[in-house]
Amino acid sequence: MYSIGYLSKKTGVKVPTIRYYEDIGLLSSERNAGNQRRYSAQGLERLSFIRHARDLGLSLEAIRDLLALGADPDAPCADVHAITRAHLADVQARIAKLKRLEKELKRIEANCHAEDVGECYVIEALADHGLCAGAH
Amino acid sequence: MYSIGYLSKKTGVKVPTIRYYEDIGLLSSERNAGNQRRYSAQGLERLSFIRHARDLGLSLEAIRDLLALGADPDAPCADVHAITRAHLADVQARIAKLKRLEKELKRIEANCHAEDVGECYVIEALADHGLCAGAH
DNA sequence: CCTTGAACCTCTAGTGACTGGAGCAATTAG
DNA sequence: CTAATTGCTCCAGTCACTAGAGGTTCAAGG
Repeated sequence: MYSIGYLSKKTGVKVPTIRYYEDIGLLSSERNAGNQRRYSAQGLERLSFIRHARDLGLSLEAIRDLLALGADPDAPCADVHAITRAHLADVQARIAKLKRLEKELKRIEANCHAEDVGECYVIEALADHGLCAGAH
Repeated sequence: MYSIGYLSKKTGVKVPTIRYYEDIGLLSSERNAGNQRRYSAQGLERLSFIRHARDLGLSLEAIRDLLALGADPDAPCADVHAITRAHLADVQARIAKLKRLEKELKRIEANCHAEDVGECYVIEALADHGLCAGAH
């Protein structure tokens, strides 16, 4: 049985975060005589799963669903893919949006050749959406 | 003088959000006899500025700084650019990270040819970081 | 002038995913 | 046995809103 600090070291998830995962029902633990959390190898595995899925940007809600699916070997694999594919679409949409922002920020930056705020194109552009090149 | 609802319609910022901006000191307003908010043309302009900067992804903290700079025509334009350039760098970093995620998610998806969760590669990959292609 | 309905007011609490601190209790190493 | 470390619970804060309850004011029509 592992302590919460050991799990933290092994997975890179901070101790308060592990407690938080327990609070919201993602992770469970036993307690020893002194009321301290003790985890099995399965607990460590489960936390690693959560950590990795978080690193990939999945929401805790999505992870909750994945964990439920993972617990049932006969569940259709397609259900898992539905979750990850939806996430992928979301990631792609965010990339697209950020790229538009990047372009617009660069354009605004490049248009300013002033010395002080009085003539700064950045300030003007922010005040007036009409000066924008593309939609955002 | 404009009402809060009018400002909301003109800028696309929701009424509670405008009140929130006032709470945190980004925007101020006068009050009429019945204690309702009344805005000048400057107020409308200021809110448009905030709205546009938010659309470009700037934080309210950054916007607060930009507004302070914008109020002083003799302030160095470079200070404005420092803020927007920092934001641009942040946007670019986020794009890079999301692209790594996109790649990894696609790879994991493509590697699974199973029917049910028992053999699903997605579940395996999430449980074991060692199966990952790149770092994330 | 009166009524109705829309718009407004304040205040509180909730979102997601944590993070940090206070003030204790338990464990572990020497 | 003692000191240092680790653990416990509970509460509050982050960011940028959003929603709801319960009440007030305003503008238009009759």
